Amino acid sequence: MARLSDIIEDFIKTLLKQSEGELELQRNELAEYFECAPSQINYVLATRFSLDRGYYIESRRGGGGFIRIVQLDLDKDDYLLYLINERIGNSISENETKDIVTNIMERGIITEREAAIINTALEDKVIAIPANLRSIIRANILKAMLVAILRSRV
Amino acid sequence: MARLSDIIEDFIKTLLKQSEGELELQRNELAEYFECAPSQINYVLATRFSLDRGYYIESRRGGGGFIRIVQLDLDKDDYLLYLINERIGNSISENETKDIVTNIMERGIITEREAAIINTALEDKVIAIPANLRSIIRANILKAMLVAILRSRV
DNA sequence: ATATTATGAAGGTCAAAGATGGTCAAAATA
DNA sequence: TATTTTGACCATCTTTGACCTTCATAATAT
Repeated sequence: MARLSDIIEDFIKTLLKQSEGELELQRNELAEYFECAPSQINYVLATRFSLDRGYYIESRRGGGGFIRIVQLDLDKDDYLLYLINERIGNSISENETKDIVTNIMERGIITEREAAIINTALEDKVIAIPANLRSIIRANILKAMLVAILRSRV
Repeated sequence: MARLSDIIEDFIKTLLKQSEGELELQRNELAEYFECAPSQINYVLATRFSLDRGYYIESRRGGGGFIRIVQLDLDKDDYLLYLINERIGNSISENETKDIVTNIMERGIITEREAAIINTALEDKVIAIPANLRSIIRANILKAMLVAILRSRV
């Protein structure tokens, strides 16, 4: 018997195809449909619709809440994807960051102003926390910003 | 399952557009129209028409009472300076941040993509450090980015 | 005529209830 | 052992209702 998680994964992917890469769903509704625990939906999203696999998840709680799944526009040799999934890793310095940001600006991927915004945000003096933690948080933020750029390109 | 609050928000925004940014309404009348508790109108005003989102509310009780909603229109540079020097302070939440950033986008101070970059960078899940410290770092980063925007607007 | 006191007509506040989704670790299964 | 499934408990946003405050005006007292 096929795993439920795989079935849910396929189900969501079918819906995504029908809706051109962007989809909103209700966690409880889906869980009820598949007669599983609501948290299993989170499990499927975490394991099958991760950033590594090219998906982006947003959600909102409370009345009228939802989960939105966005399929990123993936091009296998996309430089941004390489940066997000390989180059940056979980820790990066201010200087490395500036090199990368300057580079994608020169490639015409971001504007000069966007580069300025990103660079300023990631300066050591701005992220005023202990150095070891800082490099980790900087990597997080940089990757998140690059994902935002990926998304807004579609 | 659209939220009633969102529907009321849209309704008010439509009225605001028709009346050039200033509008007077009766709380009970509106509540009756949408068949909801009058206090829900207050909820919508508090969450969707806050100062951070660029609106100002005045009201009067008693016979002939009213609620006046004014869409603020300030000088761009002045507003950025106000945000940097007064509003943000040394600590700010994710939601407040999003309200402010969305607001300056709607005012045309930043592009939609810049707003997406800034908002994503400042999400709780991205700045993965203890909550109290996180709000402080978020304020730092946001102010730094706004300064970058001010500087690049020459 | 003037001052004072109801009365009714607004709007305001706050906390509880309802509606979602999130997390984490234990249990089950492959 | 690694992955999947489940469930208890948590966080967040929305909706509702009971109770409070303010204002204009009509009624009443001086």
